[in-house]
Amino acid sequence: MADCIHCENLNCLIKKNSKDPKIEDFLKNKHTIKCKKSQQFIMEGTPAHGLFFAYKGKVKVAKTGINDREQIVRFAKDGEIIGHRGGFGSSKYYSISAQALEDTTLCYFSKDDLKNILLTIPSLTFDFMLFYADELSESETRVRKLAQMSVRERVIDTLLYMDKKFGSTDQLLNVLLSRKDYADYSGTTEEQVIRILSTLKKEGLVNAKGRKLGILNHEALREEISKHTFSMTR
Amino acid sequence: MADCIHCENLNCLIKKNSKDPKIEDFLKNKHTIKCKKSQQFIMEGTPAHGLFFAYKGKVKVAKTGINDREQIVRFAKDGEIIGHRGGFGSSKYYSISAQALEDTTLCYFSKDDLKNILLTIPSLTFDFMLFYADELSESETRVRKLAQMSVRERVIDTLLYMDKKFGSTDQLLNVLLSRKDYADYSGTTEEQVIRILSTLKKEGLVNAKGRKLGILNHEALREEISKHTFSMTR
DNA sequence: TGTAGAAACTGCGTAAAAGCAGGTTTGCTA
DNA sequence: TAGCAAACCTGCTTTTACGCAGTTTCTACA
Repeated sequence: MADCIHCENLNCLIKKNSKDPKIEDFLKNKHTIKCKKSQQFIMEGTPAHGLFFAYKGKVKVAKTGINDREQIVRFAKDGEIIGHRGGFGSSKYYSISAQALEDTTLCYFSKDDLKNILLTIPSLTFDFMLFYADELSESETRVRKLAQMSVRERVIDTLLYMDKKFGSTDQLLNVLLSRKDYADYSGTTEEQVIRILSTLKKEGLVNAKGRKLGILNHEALREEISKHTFSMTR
Repeated sequence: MADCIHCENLNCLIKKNSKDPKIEDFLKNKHTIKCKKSQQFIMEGTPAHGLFFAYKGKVKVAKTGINDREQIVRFAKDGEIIGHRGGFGSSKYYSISAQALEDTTLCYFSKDDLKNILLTIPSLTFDFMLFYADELSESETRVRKLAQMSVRERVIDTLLYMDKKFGSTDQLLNVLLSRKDYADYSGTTEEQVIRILSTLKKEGLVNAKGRKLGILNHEALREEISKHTFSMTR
C-alpha cells in the first residue's frame, strides 16, 4: 500500500501538501492500484470518476487517432498526475487513454474527494493550477514543434526528451519503447523513425543494443535542433 | 474604464467570482489598457509581471518559430485570459506573444495581487485550475490534429474553429485574418492555404468577399474531417 | 478617384514524407 | 535451444507538401 507519509515522490502535489492536517481524512480514501506492463487503465471517452498519480513506474498517455495511429501526448513517471481533469472539469469523460509501460503502482482519488479537498486547501489548488499551466505551456511548445520541425528534428527532439525524462545508464535510455511508440510521439510513421534512427546510428550520434536506444552525442543532437529551441522551454 | 461590476463578460473568471467580498480590494488594483489594431502587448521571453483579460476585442496568441514563421497557439475574445501563467508559475517569462487583431481593451492584474487573491478565494483558484485543464485538453487535441491531419484537413478544421469561436454574419466570418495567419494556425505555409482555399471555393464549400472568408457548407466540411473528430472535444 | 504598396493568387519544379512489400533480427516460450 | 511471432529494417514508388517567381486583386490614402 502506497503511503503518502512515507512516500519519496517529493514532486507529488499531494505529498507536498500532506502536512496540512485537513488532508488526513482525504488520504484515507486513497486507493492503490497495481498495473501490469502494457495494461491500459484509462480509456479515452469513458466516464471519468477520478484521477491517478504514478506512485512507481512509467506510463504513456495518448489520444486516439485514425487507423491504428495514436498520438502519444506525454509520458508520466513517479509522482506525476495522470487523467487530467479526472471528471471534475466541464467534461465528464477522460480525454486521453493511459497505458503502463512497465509494472506500475498507481494512487487513485475520486473526483468528489478531490474536489472537496481542493476547495478546502488553497495552496493545493494553487499547486494544481500551476501544474496544469506548466503542462499547457509545454503542450503549446509541442504544437509549435510538430508544426515546424522536420521529421528528423522531431525524432531527435523525442530522443532528447526521453533522456531528460527518464535518464540514461551506460549510454542507454532508461525506458524501452517500440519504434511505433517513438513514431506516435514524434508525429510520424514507424518506417520513418526506423530510417532516421538508422542514419543517426551511421553518423555515430545514437547507440543501439538490441531494442534499447542510447544517445552517444548529446551536444550534436541538441545543436541540430537549437534553431527551434532558443530561449524556450525545453 | 472597464468595471467588473457592470462587465457583461459572464464567462470571465473574475466576473464569476466578483460577488466574494474579499475581491473588492483586489479589483481596485486592476488596470485597463487600450490596444490599437496590430499592437503587440506581450512579447515572448520578456519578464512576466502579470496577466491579461480581453475585455473587448480579439487577440492572437503565438509562439515564435524560425524564419518569419510563428505558430499561432490560440485566439482570445471577450472575457478570456491572455498571458497564461503570467509570472506566478515556475517561469518568470512569458512563454507566448500576444497581438491585438482589432482595437482591443484589456484588463490587467499584477502577479502579486493575483497570487494573493488566488490563495484567498479557493473557488477562484479552482476555476482557474479548470480553465487551464480545459485549455490543456484542447491543446493536446491540437497536437494530435497537427500530427495526423493532412494540410487540407487542417485548413478546414481552422475555418470551422474560426466560425465556432467568432461566429459568422451573412455567411462571412466575424474575424479578418491574413492568409499567413491561417497558415500559422494550421501549421503550413501561406501558399498552401491559398491553394486549398482556392479549391474549396471552386467546390462551392467556401465563400470569399474581398479578403473576408465565409463558410457555405458547414456540413460537408465537418463531414470531411469527421474521421478525426469522433467522440472527441472539438 | 487614381495610385502605390500590400495581400492574395497561380504554375512549375523540387524536396520531404508516407506507403508498400518483402526480408532480417530479436527475444520469448515450450 | 528450437521455433515462432513480434519487432525491426530496407529499397522502391507514390503522394503530399513546400518554395520560388511572376501576376493579379484589393485596399488605404492622397
